[in-house]
Amino acid sequence: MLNIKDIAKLAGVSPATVSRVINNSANVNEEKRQRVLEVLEQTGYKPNSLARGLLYNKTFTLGVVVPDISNINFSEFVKGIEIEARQNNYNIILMTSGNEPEREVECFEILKEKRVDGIIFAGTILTDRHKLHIDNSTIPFVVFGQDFEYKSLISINIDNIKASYDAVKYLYSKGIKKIAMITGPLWDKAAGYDRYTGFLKASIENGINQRDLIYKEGDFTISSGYEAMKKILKEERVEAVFAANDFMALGAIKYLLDNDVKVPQDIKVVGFDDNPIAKIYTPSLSTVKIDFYRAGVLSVNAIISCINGIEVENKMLLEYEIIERQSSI
Amino acid sequence: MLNIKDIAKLAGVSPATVSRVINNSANVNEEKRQRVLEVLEQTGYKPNSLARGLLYNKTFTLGVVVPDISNINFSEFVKGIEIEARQNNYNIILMTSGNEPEREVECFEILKEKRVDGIIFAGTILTDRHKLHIDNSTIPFVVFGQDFEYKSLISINIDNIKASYDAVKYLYSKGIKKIAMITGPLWDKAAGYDRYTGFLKASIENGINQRDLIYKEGDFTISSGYEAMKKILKEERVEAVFAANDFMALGAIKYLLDNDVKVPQDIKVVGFDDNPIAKIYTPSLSTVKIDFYRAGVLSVNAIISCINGIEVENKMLLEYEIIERQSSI
DNA sequence: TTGTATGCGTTATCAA
DNA sequence: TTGATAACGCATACAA
Repeated sequence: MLNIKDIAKLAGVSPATVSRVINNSANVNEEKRQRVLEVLEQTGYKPNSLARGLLYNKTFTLGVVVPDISNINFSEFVKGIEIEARQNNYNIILMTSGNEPEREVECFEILKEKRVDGIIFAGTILTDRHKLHIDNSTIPFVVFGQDFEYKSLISINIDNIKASYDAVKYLYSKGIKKIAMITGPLWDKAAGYDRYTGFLKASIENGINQRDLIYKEGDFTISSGYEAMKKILKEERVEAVFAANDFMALGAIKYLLDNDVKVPQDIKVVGFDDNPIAKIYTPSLSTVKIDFYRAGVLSVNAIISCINGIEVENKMLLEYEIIERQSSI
Repeated sequence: MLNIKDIAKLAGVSPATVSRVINNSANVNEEKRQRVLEVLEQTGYKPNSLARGLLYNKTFTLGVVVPDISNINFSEFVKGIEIEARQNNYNIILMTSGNEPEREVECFEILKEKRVDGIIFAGTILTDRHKLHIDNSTIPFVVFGQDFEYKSLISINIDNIKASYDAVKYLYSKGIKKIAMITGPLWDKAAGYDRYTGFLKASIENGINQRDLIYKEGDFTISSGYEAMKKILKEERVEAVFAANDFMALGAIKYLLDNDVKVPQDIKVVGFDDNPIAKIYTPSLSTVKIDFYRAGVLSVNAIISCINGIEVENKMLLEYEIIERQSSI
């Protein structure tokens, strides 16, 4: 591939002059500038960003670590990141961790080698090795989806407790008395425990005794929603079910329909996430909509500010919206 | 951030010795090696990949250009790419084009500046500017999803004609006589025109006159499937519908159910893609399953071979599978 | 076995 | 206005 010296030779000037033309530096003789531009055009020359990066100690590249890019939430998130990053002249190196902590740390190490200017990280846990890495690194970090409360780590979060609380309150406001929940794994603080906590809070506020709370733990899959619904119905006749994500909600609906329970006439169902399926399914699914695309945009803005040494809030909360559809009318 | 000289000083050796230790080069005094390793461990030093890249003219980075990462097909594709690339010590720079040709070319230019070792490109069209870029570039290209038949461009494709032909044949094999198709935009050669061609071929083989062919053009959205189904039913009472993707198939089903036409009893429906929704929907949707994850893996293998100067087939076809579900039983 | 010097491609500094 | 030179961090050829 051609370098700046080749261009200089072809244009009959020095490399410095070529560099000046490329970077729109003043003080270049107009005739020479034209000659250089012509050669640039003809050859399709592109400066080597490695050399530039080495010089400036800056790569205009962000590292992005997500558990699974084929999960619609994360692909929306990454879409927001990529588009916003590009607007700001940055590119992204995408890495997936499969939610394995060791792989996450491995990602950090690779990204450090690649000298990315910042890292956007979506994970579920913060081990000592994570912390060690963040401490030893001068690279700005933005964490999405979990409030790790670690030093001044910048984080962008969903207010899971409040969103879940609002969703349950919405059901109570329809005059329903008996609401069950299908939770995620409770060790997952954000999407598991916090969403359960919101349900707990709303229930207590509506006069339910904590020991009478009806809930089953699922693992965010459709089949776990199906099974949880089965267990709930065996124990008690509820009027509504709130699930910690849409997949489990759909699994629950499937079980209900399979057993001739009408949704929403007999039992109302509300999910969480606003997965594209929620809108399409029959009955369409009421849910809590989180704007992951926007989360991506905010993450990029935060990290770029951070890179440029601009102070930025280190805890940001994402808006959400309760969307009412057929499953809870 | 520390560099190799800093490490050398801390360990009391020369930078060259540190380099030798890092690269497991022979001929290093064991005691010094240990000393260096210790410093490396303590400092968490990582060599600057920009400097290395500059030296070797190699970045171990692949560029990936897809229309839209939030489309499940492409996110599966990218997932396969990322995982397989990592297995081979490569990382990926992900870029999205929104299917806009100018933005695609822009992506190529940026990736050239970043000196990626290869580019994996999923697009729908090959303009002169694309060609110019590919011609002027020494970077290996792998194209996914379209058979552009340009020079010796390596491409990985779905055999859309055959897959579509097989899907329609499958319907005929059930004794059905009147099959309509909802096509994609016919200017899109792969998912539009080719899938139509397969339908045409299978229909003619089953004694249909080409001018009696029933089909409506959609744009791959649910609503266009809904509208197309409406138009088809106005014109003719068909026994089955084949749609060029699952979304349009679901739109068609929605229209049928809304109008008290039973699926599959009255009309059978088959889609294309095996979108996750297909399995979940009621009735679950028969479809043509394409393994996009595998396409990603194949793309990476092809491009890495190419990078290493290993000869590789320049036309590869992806397997597919007709999946029978409730909508066509 | 070890260290010094060189070059990868670019830009900033300085001298002309 | 221009060009020669040094520097970014690394690995290697070569000298010791």
